[in-house]
Amino acid sequence: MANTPASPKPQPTNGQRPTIYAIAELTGFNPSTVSRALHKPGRINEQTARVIHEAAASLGYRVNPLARALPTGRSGMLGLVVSDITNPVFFALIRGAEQAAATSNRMLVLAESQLSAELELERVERMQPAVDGFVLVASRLTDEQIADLAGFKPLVSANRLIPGLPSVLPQGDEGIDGAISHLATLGHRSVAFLSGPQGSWVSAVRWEQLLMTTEAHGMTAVEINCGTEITDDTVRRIVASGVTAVHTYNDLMAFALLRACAERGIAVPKQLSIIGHDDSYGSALSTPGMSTIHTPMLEIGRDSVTQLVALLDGVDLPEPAPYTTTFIPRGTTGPTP
Amino acid sequence: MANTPASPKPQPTNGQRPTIYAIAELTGFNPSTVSRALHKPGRINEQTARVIHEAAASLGYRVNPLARALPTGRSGMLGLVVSDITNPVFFALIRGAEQAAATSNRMLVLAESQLSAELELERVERMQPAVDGFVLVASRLTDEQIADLAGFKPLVSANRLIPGLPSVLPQGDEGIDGAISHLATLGHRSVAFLSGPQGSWVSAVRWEQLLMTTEAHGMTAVEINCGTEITDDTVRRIVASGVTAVHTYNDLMAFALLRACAERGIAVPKQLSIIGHDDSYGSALSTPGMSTIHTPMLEIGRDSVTQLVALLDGVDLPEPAPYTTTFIPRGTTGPTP
DNA sequence: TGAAGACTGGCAATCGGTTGCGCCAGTTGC
DNA sequence: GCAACTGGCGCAACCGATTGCCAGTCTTCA
Repeated sequence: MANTPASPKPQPTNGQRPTIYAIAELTGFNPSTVSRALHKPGRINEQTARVIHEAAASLGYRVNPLARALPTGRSGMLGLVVSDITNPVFFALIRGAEQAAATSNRMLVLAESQLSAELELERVERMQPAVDGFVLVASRLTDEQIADLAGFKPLVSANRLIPGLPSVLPQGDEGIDGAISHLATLGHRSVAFLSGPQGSWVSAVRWEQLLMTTEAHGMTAVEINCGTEITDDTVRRIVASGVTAVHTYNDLMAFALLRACAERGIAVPKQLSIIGHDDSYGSALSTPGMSTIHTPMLEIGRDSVTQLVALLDGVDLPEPAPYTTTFIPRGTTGPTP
Repeated sequence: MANTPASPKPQPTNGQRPTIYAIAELTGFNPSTVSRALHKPGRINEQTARVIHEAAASLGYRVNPLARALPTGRSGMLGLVVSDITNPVFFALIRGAEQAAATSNRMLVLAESQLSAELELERVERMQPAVDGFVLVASRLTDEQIADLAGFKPLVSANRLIPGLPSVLPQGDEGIDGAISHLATLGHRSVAFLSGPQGSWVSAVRWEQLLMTTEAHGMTAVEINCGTEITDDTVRRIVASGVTAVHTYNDLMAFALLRACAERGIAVPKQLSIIGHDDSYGSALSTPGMSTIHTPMLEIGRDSVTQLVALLDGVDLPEPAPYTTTFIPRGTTGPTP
């Protein structure tokens, strides 16, 4: 695009949005009447309301959510705090959340905690007075910290179970079950779990599930903690463990492992089978395609916000369908060597 | 995760954040003094300020951005409107924008226009009173509509050039130049351009660049308009055109084309070379790896917000380094049949 | 005919900060 | 010893909407 560069001109911030006072002046009614005509259907005489609506339209009036927020305590904004925007897992979640927010006519405020509990708390506290409630995705905070926060504003936890708080997360072990059965069928007897970041609740849960499932299948399982980085040492430990299959905390790590194997001449799936987690964007595109456990992130994002809105509106929501995970076999799993 | 389901409890919305009035009462100073002590360094006696700061800390005070926004007209929120959150191109951009927003201590309000100009206008107008300014990414609106919007609040356009407005977008044709040179070296003499959505500014620019570059290389070029969908008809038209290489509007379409070719037994790159655009997330993962033109989306997202903030703060920013695109050869380009 | 309601619409307080202006005390200058 | 100045802080208006309360008018029903 061979075009002119960015041009930071002084820019005209002149135009001012009209207020209800402008409409009041124009129509001769009191601002309170204008407010009611615009937002309390039936409260004001039909004809008066029409006049006011027309004036509002002609002036291009938009209600100022900030001004409204002061007396009502409702800003119409919802906070969404994710730990890491880079991670493609969250793309679907964010999209679902945005959809639900738009549906309920609210705005979505996005914040990233960059995988740090401290930063997460800071970001949440900062946005707290501005939003009506929020969704914490895979929070790094302690249960107590979260409970404290929930005392101020409604809060929904996505992808993590917080006792006593609405939590939207995958249930059941269909996914891991499918994965392990699949491995068993292919002759595997031993699996390693590459665990995720230190202190990750989800990682702990996934390891626990893997442990239980492998036990049920009479397979052995080891946890290898590499803190999301795939280093020489990680590969060495995998090889040393003698496992024939690796299940990773998420797809990102599975991709990294796939690459590391390619670099070191380890054939996948001939010599080692790899199973990722989440079926996040791109997992069908790799070579070979990533066998992974699908997690319905879009639905989780959508329903987290829907739950939050229901909470705010005092509406009772039907119990949402459980979010089941499913194993999706692709190219990174094969028979044992 | 075999755990208890979501539990929509009545949730305690009791706790209230303290206000400057609480601090005023606690310390015996006037609220105005508290306000100044907290936000006008030097304006208040040092010792008084310390007392107030301590009281604020002990009470867990957080300034309410909404209340502050009313008299000052500054909410500390920045709007980001993208056309399609699904599109991986924007992942990097959103991330960059969030980073820059966090750096300048502001919050990011995210909205999706779902590829509709009408919806885009609606979303922008709704969020306008709440934000200090915004970034429109690859806007579908007309130049006039955008100019109108810019009259109310500062606005930065990302990935689209709007005359008279700060626009952050890739410049130069290094990318397309590299791609065409690459094709020429491989013996290609004809290229098709699979154009993007109707009315897309970016698509038009990319086609124009392709045209100019192929002319310079003495190659032929045709535009095939398929409206982002790759159908039987699309493939038929590509084959009928007799081209040996296809450049697509973006990577998403390139992936779709790759898949369509695989389904129809067209070998890539043996029979047809494909070049995507943007080097968006996942383009290195496909089979074969996608040859594409890298666009520095993270930097564009980051700098769009930085520009906006500079505009708001009245700061003069040094001209940012141009955002050059680069051709990245991977597996989907090869010698002519 | 009169009283009790329904309808309408205005008044004014309120939300939580910000800020122009002015007062008071203490300091400085001559 | 008095005027001028300055630093520190309080007073009160203001941002734009919402809403409880009240008053006036019109219905309705006994």
